[in-house]
Amino acid sequence: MSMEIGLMSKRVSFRLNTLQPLLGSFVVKAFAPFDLPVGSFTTMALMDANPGCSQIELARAAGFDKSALVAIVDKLEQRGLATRGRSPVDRRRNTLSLKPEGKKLMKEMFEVAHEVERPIRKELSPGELAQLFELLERAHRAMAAQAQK
Amino acid sequence: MSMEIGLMSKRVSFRLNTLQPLLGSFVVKAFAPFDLPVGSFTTMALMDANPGCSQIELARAAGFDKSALVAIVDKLEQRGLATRGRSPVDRRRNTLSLKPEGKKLMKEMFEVAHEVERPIRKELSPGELAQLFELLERAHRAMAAQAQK
DNA sequence: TATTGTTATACTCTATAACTATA
DNA sequence: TATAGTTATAGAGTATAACAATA
Repeated sequence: MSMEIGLMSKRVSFRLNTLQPLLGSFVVKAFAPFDLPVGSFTTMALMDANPGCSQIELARAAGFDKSALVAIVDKLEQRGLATRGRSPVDRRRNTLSLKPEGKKLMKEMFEVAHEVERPIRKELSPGELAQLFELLERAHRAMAAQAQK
Repeated sequence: MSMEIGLMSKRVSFRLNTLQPLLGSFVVKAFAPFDLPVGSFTTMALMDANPGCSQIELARAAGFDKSALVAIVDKLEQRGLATRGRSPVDRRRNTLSLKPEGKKLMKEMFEVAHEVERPIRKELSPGELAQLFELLERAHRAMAAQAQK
């Protein structure tokens, strides 16, 4: 039986709920050889883009809880990929930064993630993909603004 | 600190990983008064669009495991919203269908879901929203085809 | 031998609350 | 009194494997 999706075709969350776990399962498999906790790649990429940021800032940007970030940063430190310093101006805050080894590994993981998304890149033109990023980003900003109310 | 997302701006799964849980948390809260298992709305909508389909077909279309569907259909039957019949041509298969009460409730839930996504509709024009649906659907098809290899 | 629905179970993820140290 | 980081734990969600009925 060929299935129809009916009313769900007009619900953003339906598409997200089906595509996200599907894509996520591919990513998890592809990242398995790196032997790092889920979220490590995102964490490293955000550290790289925001050197010196705090854990709570990074957790918010990545969309997971501050408590979930602890084990990730622990592991990255153990593996010599990142460092956790203390902010001199506010000694409660850690200052996160990515070591050169971390940057190198992060870039390797980026290539792997890129490869996982290849079927999407084959289906969508560069312009369409850029459009998808833009629309998702604006949708996210709109919902995030709602969350703060 | 205003956070940058760096390389993640070029990763589809990053946007999905942040937007999906955010939107999902709003949906779960909004659906709480209905007191139905998560996935019930999707299940009812797919039953409505595919009367007589089997559980395994519905589970695949919805993106969750066949075992997860059992409790959902149990609850929908108990509440008098849906029926589980036996296929006369293949007695292993259940034939699912939505009762009028289920259709009515599903439409109510649709309105609630619609309301949850209002900030997105405010941010994106109808044309942009249609574009987003189309791009997500094509991305999903591309990844689903990959999964079967 | 394979598939559908079912059950039980294990596992992961996330959420929450409590604690410390700092502000 | 509030915030950043940490820890422990409970709850939810998901995945897996095994089983009965049927093909």
